[in-house]
Amino acid sequence: MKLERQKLIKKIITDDEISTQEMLQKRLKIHGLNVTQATISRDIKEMSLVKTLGINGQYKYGIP
Amino acid sequence: MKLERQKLIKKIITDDEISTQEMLQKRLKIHGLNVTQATISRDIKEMSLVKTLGINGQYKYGIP
DNA sequence: AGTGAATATGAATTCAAC
DNA sequence: GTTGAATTCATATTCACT
Repeated sequence: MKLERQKLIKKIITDDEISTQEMLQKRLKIHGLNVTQATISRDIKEMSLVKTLGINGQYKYGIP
Repeated sequence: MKLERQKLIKKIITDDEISTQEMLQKRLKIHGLNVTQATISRDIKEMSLVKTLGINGQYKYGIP
């Protein structure tokens, strides 16, 4: 279900430094959610997430 | 000069809906600044700009 | 330090299917 | 309306040069 997945995505990117959609995909898989990068891209757009800079100067997904 | 360019970038993305670095590159060129996409990518990172969603639901660069 | 050219990587979209 | 596979497109990085 989409809503569940998006909630999980929000939690994952809050807890950890996720720098790519591929990383996010792997994390979701651990939680039993098998989706493709395309779906994650759509989720990110729908949730208005952004790729920002972490403290370390690396890119990471975040909530604006 | 880098600072000048970055100032102009900030102005451009504030005034208009810029959705890609290529668009930004063209705009800079109009102002006489000839730089490559690589440089713009570095500027964006350095300035911590983000790709967000505009009102229309399209992606656009913005200041966080 | 700053940049360009080229490349590798990442991400958005298309198209079809359900 | 939602998704995956494949593709196109956009962007981050590498390497060389200055």
